[in-house]
Amino acid sequence: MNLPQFCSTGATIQDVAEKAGVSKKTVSRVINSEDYVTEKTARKVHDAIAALGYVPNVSAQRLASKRSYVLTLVYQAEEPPGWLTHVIQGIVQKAAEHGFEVVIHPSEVDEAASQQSLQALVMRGGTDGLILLPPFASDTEFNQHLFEGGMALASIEPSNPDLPWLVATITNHQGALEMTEYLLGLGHRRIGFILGPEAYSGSWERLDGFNDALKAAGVVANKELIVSGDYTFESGLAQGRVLLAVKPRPTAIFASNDEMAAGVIQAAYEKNLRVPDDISVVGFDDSTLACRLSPPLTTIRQPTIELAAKVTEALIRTINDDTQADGDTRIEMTTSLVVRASAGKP
Amino acid sequence: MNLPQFCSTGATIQDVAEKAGVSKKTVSRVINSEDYVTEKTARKVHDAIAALGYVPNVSAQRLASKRSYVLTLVYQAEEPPGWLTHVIQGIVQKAAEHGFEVVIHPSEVDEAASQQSLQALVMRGGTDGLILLPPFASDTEFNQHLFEGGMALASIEPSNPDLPWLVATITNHQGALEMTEYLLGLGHRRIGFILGPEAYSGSWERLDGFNDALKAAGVVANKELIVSGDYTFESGLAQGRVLLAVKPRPTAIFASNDEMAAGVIQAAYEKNLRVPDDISVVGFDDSTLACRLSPPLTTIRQPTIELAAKVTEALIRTINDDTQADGDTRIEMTTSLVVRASAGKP
DNA sequence: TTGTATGCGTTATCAT
DNA sequence: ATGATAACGCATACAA
Repeated sequence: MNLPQFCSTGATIQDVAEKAGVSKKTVSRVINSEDYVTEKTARKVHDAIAALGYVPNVSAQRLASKRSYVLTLVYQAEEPPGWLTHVIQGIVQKAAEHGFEVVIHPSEVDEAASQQSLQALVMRGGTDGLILLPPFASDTEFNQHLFEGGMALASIEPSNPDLPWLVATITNHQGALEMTEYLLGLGHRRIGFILGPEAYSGSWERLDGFNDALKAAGVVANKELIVSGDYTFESGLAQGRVLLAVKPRPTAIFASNDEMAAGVIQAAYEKNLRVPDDISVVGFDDSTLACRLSPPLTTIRQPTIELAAKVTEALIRTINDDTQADGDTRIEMTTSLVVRASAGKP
Repeated sequence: MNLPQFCSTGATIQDVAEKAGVSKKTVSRVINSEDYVTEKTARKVHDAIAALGYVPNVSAQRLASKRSYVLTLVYQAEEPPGWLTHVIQGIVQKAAEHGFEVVIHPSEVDEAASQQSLQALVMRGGTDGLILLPPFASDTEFNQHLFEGGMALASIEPSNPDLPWLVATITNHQGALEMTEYLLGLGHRRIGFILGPEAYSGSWERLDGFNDALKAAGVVANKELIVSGDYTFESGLAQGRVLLAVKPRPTAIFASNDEMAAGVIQAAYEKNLRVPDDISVVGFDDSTLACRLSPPLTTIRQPTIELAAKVTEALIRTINDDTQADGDTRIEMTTSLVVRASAGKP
């Protein structure tokens, strides 16, 4: 299976140059649409390219230009699939626009092998930029090392947004605030809250938004109604059971992401409680899961695709510019409330 | 940001050769662990590599070897996220084992741009093999063209499994048969069925399995209870509403994938019908969605990760062998029934 | 067992 | 505006 030109004709830039009666460099100029080429010459070259069915060899381009035109996405395999695919969609879309390929790199947090293979990829010049998802998005020694070495980095929703490289986040506080106000507006006063992973600053921002809304409404927060999850369905199920056992039972539960909200709904189902008649349940993210649940989940929409697209564009700009990202290394996208059917009056 | 050796020391094979006092070729031999190298020489080389922090440049390797060490996954963005991420997981796992990177290529079916960018990738020597998901996995002119050109191809669950290249499928017929027998065993006689896309042979295999089980049990299939969906949640919701309106109402609904089953559950919810007390609902795939639904979905498990891993391994073998895939170009994985809580006695 | 010379298909430099 | 020539960093054939 060593047929390099299985579909391409195998013509090289040299062939084109000869056919067009110009030098290789001139062909190269035309390909890369550089300046200083007569229209007439350009036409000759284009004709030759068409006649020969010439396609530039990407490996040669990469070697000569010292760039890979590859962006690598680093994430953990357990990431919620809906969110992940949206991230991928946004990245690939922008990457394609700029002639970049996207390489996928699911890693295991503790497994040295995957970290090592990433390092290998990076060190071998296999990628021009890294897009990091939690938990890899944070301020690790490895990332610092890469950044100082000049690698272009972008973190999406890092555990701590205070990084020297490109960071994309959403308005966690505002989103949680808005959702809580909505619940309050419905008449709820005893609202349970399930926290995300404690290592993520975004988890705390969401909790703060929740608490601030309560405070503004003069509602006393009940410590018993705030429990810790970790963004997984399982933790939502477990903590949902806990919250539903509290007496008197909360009238609403705000799970700080959709996966956990699905868990809460299941916990309610187990207890034969109707959502939203007996208990209101809301989430955060507006993942693909949200509208597939019954009832469809009221949640906070996170513009994931757009966010990913924006970061990618910024990252590519960083890569193309010789200048270090000066100025806007922070991207923040605003969330919005999506009212579906999982929350009602108490 | 043009620092090629941001982390690598920028040492080349030449530097290593000089430091070790050997030729470039010898270093190359050591790197690629070829035969005929004295242990002593190898040690010298390894020392030099370590001292210099040398890492082979991947672009140079690719250019010289005329191979990209890249596998490209072609799929449509709307693919169910759970299934897709599992496919990716399986592919990346095996790819990494063999030193291959995985490039992602979400395409729009009708959009010429994405097809073109794929063709470009392929023609420029940017990939050694293609893994095709529906609807791209089928017998298109483009794929034929690639195959005849010598490109290594693998299709996962193609619409028609009768392809000259590597094909991976699951036991659709057997799975649907088993599920129907389970439903029958529970006592159901009026069972609704929601068909997948009519263009997919897998859809018909599942329907055949369903019908064969009914026939074997001596149950007369009711035409009214068989409706057409397209594997999307929305179609499941729509056809679920249709089936639930049939008089007398079916006691169970077999949606031929989990997404559609989620739609049926929502349709039941809308009508205030309890699952499984009032109506049993089952799916097919055992996607990540299945256990997040309430009640957790009884379904047919499809070993997606293993399937993807197997195809990938076979594909890489095809790429590495100079021989065309002789013999096993077909991989079939067996499904299994997963009993959860969405089906009960009628 | 090791080395030499050459090729891979571009881009980059510096002339002209 | 265009071209000759040298990188780019490794692999490969063939010698030794």
